[in-house]
Parts: sequence; C-alpha cells; structure tokens
Amino acid sequence: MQPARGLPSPTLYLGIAELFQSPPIGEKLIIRGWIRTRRTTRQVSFVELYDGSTLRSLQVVMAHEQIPVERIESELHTGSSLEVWGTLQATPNRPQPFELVAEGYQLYGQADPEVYPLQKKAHSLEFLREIAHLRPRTRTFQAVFRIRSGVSFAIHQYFQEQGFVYVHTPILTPSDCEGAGQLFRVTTLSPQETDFTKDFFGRTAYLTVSGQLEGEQLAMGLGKIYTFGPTFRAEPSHTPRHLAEFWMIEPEMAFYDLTMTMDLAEDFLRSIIRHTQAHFSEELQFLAERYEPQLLTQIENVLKESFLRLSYTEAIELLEKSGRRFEYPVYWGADLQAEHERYLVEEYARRPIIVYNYPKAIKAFYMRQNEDGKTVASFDVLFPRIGEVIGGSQREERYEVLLNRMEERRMDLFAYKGYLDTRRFGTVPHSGFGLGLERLLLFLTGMSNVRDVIPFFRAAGQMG
RNA sequence: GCCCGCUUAGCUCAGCGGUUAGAGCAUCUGGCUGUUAACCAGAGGGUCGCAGGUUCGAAUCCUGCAGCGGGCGCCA
Repeated sequence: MQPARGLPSPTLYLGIAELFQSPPIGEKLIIRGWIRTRRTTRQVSFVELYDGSTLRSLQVVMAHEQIPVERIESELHTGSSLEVWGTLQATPNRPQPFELVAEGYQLYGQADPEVYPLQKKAHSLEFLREIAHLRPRTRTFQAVFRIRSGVSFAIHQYFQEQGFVYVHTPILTPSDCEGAGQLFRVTTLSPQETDFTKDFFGRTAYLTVSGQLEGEQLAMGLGKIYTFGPTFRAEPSHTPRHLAEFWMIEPEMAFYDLTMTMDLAEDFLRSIIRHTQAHFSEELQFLAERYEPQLLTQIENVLKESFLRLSYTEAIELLEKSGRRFEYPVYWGADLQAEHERYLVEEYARRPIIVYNYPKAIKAFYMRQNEDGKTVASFDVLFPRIGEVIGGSQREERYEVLLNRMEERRMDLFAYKGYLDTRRFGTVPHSGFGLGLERLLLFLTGMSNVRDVIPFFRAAGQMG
C-alpha cells in the first residue's frame, strides 16, 4: 500500500460492503472502485462508485472548489476507475445513509464515453451477451455471479456436512456415457489423419459428458461421493436451456435405493434454495425488480410444501384425464414432453414434482430394472418455469442383468470393463443423480437464458 | 435438426409503398444553490443487416444469405 495521501495513519482502506455493514462515520478513508454514474451540478458533483463487494454503490461528493469541475468532467465517466479519499459523512435525510465527502482522487483508468459500451441505463441481456467480458460490470451480472458463487458454496457445504467425499472425475474420457448426447473429440492428429492409434492417447478421446460412471466406481470405495465440475455436450441445441460447456453436480451413494435418493435430492434442493434465500436477499430483490416479479414468491412456494411425487404411470393417467389436447400424444411408453411436464408442474401440482419409475425403453442402460419388467428405478425433478433440474436413478447393480442390457444395446463391453468390474466384485445397490447448475440458477435468479448465468458461455455456434 | 419472429443513430425502439428517416436515453456544448436512472436548452450522430429482384418510386413488397432471439426436439 502506498502512503495515504495526506491522511492520518493508519488510513482505512475499506470495501463498500464493509462501509454498509458498520459505517465509520466521521473517519477518513480511501475507497477504490469504478464509476456507475456521475451527476454534476453547479457547485458539486456526485459520483456513484461500486467496487464489486456489494450491489450497493457509494455516493461520493466532490465540491468543485476542492476538485476542479473541468477535471471531473474530463476524467470521471461511467466505467472510469479511481481511488478517492475523504471523510464519511452521515446523511440521514437523503436516500442513502451516508456519503463520502471527497478531498481528492487519483484516476486509475478512463473509460472513454464515446466508445465505452456500458451506459448509466439498463441494457438488454441480448446486447450484453455480445460484450460478455464487460457483463461483470453490471449490477445484474454482479447479482447473478454472486448468487452462483453462493450456490456453489452451499452445494459443497451440504454434501460435506453429510459426509460425502468430493471427487474429481476426468474431463478427458475414452468413451461415451451412453445416451448423454454427442461428444467433443479431443485430438492432436492433423485433420487428414484417421489412424487413432497414432493419436495422443493411442485411441480416441473425448470431453466428458458425465462423471457418473467414474463416480459410481469411486462410490464403491468411498461410500458417498459427489462431483462438481464442467461437462461438455456437442449437441447443437439452440435453446435458452442448453450450453456446450456447463457445470454439473453428480452425487453417487452406495447402499441408497430410489426412495432414499429422491429424499436426498429434495432435501438437497430445498437446502440450496433456502441458503440462497437467506444469504442473497438483496441480489434476489434486485433481480425480481428487474426481471422476474414473481421470483421471491416462486422461491417461497417451492420451500412451502414438499415436492409432489408421481410415478410415471400415474403421470400418464393424469395427463390422459386432463382433457387437454397435447401436441404430442400421451400414452404409456411415451416420453414426457415439455408440454406434458409443464401441465403437471404448473397447472396440476403448482409446485415441484418428482416423476419416477419411467419405462425402461426410454431410459439409459445403467438404470435398475424394476420387478414389473417394464420400468426402471429412475426419477426426474421438475420445477416450475424451468422444467427438469435433476435426473437420477438407482443403478443396475446385478452383473447379469446389466450385461444383458448392454448386449441388447450392442454396447462395446470392452470399453466398460472397469464399470462392469464394480458389479463383478462386491457389488451393492447404489444410486445417484445429476443436477445442472445453470438450470437451477435460472430458477434462483429469475434469468431465462442459461447464457446469462455463466460468466463466459459456450453454446452451439457461440463463444461468449 | 425443424418451425416462427426480429435486424432502422452508441443503446432501446417508432416508421410498414410516396418529399431531405424519427423519438427517448447516451455523447458533446451551455445553463442550473446537493443530485438520486438529476433537471432545462441546444448540437452532432444513420450506405434503415448483406446481396439480388419487383416498381415511376423500397427502410417499407419478394427471394436468398448472415446474425440474433424464441418455440419444439435432444438433454442437465
């Protein structure tokens, strides 16, 4: 720290959040930050500073007889960064509780108003996506990324407190987690080369589409594990709900059956939502005012009642009895379409639902077959406004049954040797689920496009 | 991948066959006894996404392309 500019030592270097926590009224201090807006009148200028520590900004008052107005007008624009020193003064009769009466400032860097894209006004989210590198300078994205950080922390805290072990599963994988979408191939070969044995790993390699298969193997030794990391899908999905690179949380628990897992998923989600509600009320309030008036109510409603659980068969019956005409036909064996899920969640239940025991034909090979021979022990958690946030299942732990299932689907058994070994040696019932972080964040932030809840988005045809 | 919509000033948008294309905000200039998305007055700023076509005449109609957004599918 350089010596304080003519201020008594020790000088207070504080973040704006700390100021609002316990304002050192009457003290001399130094604040660093960026300008949100400036208002200049005849004798005095008002500069609103933010420093990222809180959504709130600090009003700095600059008297023109102290700091020349010409200097202020030429240097201090929206986006400019500076260090300013002065005395904190209480302003009980103004909209803000206190302000910094400046004695002087030093400019770090200007933001030329003729070319700096951000202005002291609301911009559309679409426009901001074109300048993703500047989005962190807006209150919206400060609120969203702050919540994203808090949610990530809450996820770790929840699992850690319940004795789960955080494991790092590989990002580079040799094979597909079947049914989870198209993969990005990773190679050091030149485009013309087709002999994969000459490739870096001596075989084909991909970016992971799920840590589940490795997670299962780790759970066979550690009991309860969870992954939390990036996941990649090369699916060319052009929707507000899909990213090519997104973050997924995948717990996997030895000795858990389907019911225990659904209980866990529900308790987990409620806990994360409650944590967000308790720790980010200012951010939620801001996002509600700007984007989703019902945000606080929606969060409250989800916490109020337990999730409604419906078997797939019951869900189909409800849809058939609804009297609705759906674009996609409803019959036992058909996958639930978005319109069906929306009816069940938003009109029938009016709260989150868990649909379980889906037909085995429409689900992945690793899901455990039920006694009825028709369904598998799987479940989806469906939320209002955003649809599926969690998909999970009890895994098929019986070696013969799993092997038959894989052979039916003509899968490359050799590629799954390690996975099959978990069933050959000391197999146990186990279950797990996957949570898409960005989708949960849509619910929690009121945003409606996943590109707006991740700092730098990668989606089909776009790298924000 | 399929379907729909949008693209006009830095931003948000109006204009939808007929003079030199408009507004608010931003920017710049001037004013204003402390402002709260400050306010008041003035100024600058546009190959109306790109390429063709129809027409006496196209921002406006048609075709193609591109970008963006949305719905659906796939999924988390």
